[in-house]
Amino acid sequence: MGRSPCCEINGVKKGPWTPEEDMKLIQYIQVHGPCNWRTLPKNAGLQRCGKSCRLRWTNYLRPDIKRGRFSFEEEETIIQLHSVLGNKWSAIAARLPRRTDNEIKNYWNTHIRKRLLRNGIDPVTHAPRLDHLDLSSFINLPQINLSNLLRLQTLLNPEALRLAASLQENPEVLLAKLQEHQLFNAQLQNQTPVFQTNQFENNLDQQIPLCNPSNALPAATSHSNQSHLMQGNVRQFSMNSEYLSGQTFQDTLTTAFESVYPLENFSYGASNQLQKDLSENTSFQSLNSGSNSSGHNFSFDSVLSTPVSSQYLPNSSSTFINGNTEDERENYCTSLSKFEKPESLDFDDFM
DNA sequence: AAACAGTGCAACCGCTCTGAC
DNA sequence: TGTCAGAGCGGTTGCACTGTT
Repeated sequence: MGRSPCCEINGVKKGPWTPEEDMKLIQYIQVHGPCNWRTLPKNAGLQRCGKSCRLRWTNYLRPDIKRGRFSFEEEETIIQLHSVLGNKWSAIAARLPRRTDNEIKNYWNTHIRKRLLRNGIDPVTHAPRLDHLDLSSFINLPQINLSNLLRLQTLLNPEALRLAASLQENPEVLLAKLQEHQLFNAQLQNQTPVFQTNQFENNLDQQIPLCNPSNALPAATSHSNQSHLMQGNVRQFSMNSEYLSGQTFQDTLTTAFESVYPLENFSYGASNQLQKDLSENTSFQSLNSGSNSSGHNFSFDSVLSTPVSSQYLPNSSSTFINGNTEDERENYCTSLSKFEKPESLDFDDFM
């Protein structure tokens, strides 16, 4: 028997949400909480289906959502988690505080995936693939740096290592070898040891503390040898918990709406006050103006930037937060091709 | 200036999972 | 045990924006 639709087809609005609809939804949830999505639209006076309301809330209006560009640490975390978990966006999102699975999925598909491909890395298997490598830039280098290629030793098969070694001695071989790369990649895909999702997932749950308010920080800090992967998360959560701890739920909801609709666009309230509060907060000042241990600056611009449909907001800056440029991230992804495994993952336990 | 192509992302779709009854 | 509603998930789409010709 087919399931009845969650909403009637007629009379239900689709498409981008308006500020008025968002306001209704937030106000309703402020009073009643996020429950019973089927009846919520009617009770809240919205011409939307419950599912649409739930998605809008969970992916956009929820107060504990961080908006804006992904930080360097977040991107690093996503890539490493994806190599273990695959396209399990919710599982990845559970380890990235204040990011939604939808946002991570979109960011992966529009940024990280393409960057990995350009750097010759298969975004599905995270194994090297010469047929996706941006060979034009590779060949145009005055001296092809094959030592990086040799550093792929973690996952490359012996054939790849022999190729890299021979190329280091005789770069002219490259073009000839490239003609064979289809065959090479066919072998590579079959031989390269690739993380098996079901193999690692349970161990990951045990070894990597989840970054949620109930357990993340103590658990994470108690594991002094946790990988760099999670250190970024812990730093971020520490920051997030400072942000949330001083606010009531309703305060948080209010500031969430104000961050969605900044003051310059709507006069819904104290967006400027929020920013003032942030700047006056000692911990925020130190975090915002300083650098973390990795030397990447945090910026609360990400929290307050462009979280609403673009037709309601002015253009956002194209610059990265944290001072990361596209080139820097490109280089970082190149370095990721070294395939360093997280220290917290003991491969012997899995094999 | 106009046309076109490429990009990014919010939102939707269809399916599965889970728990109540 | 089967049915159903609610919720969650991953894949896909539509469209506004941006860059290029």
